[in-house]
Amino acid sequence: MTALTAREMDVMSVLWDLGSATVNEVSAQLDDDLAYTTVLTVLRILESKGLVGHEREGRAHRYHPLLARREAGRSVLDRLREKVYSGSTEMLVANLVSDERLSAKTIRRLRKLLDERLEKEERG
Amino acid sequence: MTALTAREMDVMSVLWDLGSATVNEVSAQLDDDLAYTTVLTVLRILESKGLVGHEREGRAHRYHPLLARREAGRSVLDRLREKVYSGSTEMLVANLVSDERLSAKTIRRLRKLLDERLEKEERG
DNA sequence: TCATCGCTACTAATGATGTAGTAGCATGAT
DNA sequence: ATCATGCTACTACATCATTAGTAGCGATGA
Repeated sequence: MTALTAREMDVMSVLWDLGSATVNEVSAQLDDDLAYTTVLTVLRILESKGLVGHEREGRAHRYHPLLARREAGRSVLDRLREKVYSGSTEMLVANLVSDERLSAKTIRRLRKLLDERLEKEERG
Repeated sequence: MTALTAREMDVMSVLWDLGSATVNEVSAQLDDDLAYTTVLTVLRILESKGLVGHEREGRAHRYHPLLARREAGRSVLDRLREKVYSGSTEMLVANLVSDERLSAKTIRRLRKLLDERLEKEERG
């Protein structure tokens, strides 16, 4: 179970984007202006959950994600599909593409993605 | 802001599926075996957030969702795309379709969805 | 009418989350 | 070697989430 809270997700997001980061680097990237110790506390909680790790770097600690984007995304999507869309991937995607202000270009790329997946399906 | 907690989402899920429900009906649908009062409390919280409403039905109360699936899904997807997929819908969909055990049929339907959306885009 | 039973209203406790302060250690500069 | 400064460790506290108990009201059946 990988249920991230809102703030935890904010922090993970920074780590995913940067690859790894010190407390100050995370702080700088966050939208809200939190105290250093606050960010540190969140990182500690994430570490206690086994979702990030850290190693010394000079006098600071450098944190890095142990949970991949994929995994995090998957767990949220699974739950979303199950609870909100009654288990239907189609309803989910329908909602995604109909609500969004997606450019034609993006839609074409999404379609290409599906085509590739379809080929793989037919071969394998 | 429509941030549903895990349990709140469980309950909303039942309401979406049933259309409306009494406390006992919700209880019966939930996977976990919670006390009647626990379910009632969650419904109250949801009501205080303006996400469900209720009317009398005999001696019981019948609750119904005021927040639509669409809205709820949208808010989760927005946040997911933003925080986990760095704002990329493509990465999100890629993750969605690659991880899932989707049938060829489903993939074709999803593609059709995109085609329709594309037509709408071109027409205006 | 009176008792019973189901349902709600109120109350509560516990644990997690979110935010931050203070003290103290280590490192780099002088 | 000493001092300043930056980081962490420890502590704290308010709020929210989650779960549930008890009391009381109202309807229904005897």
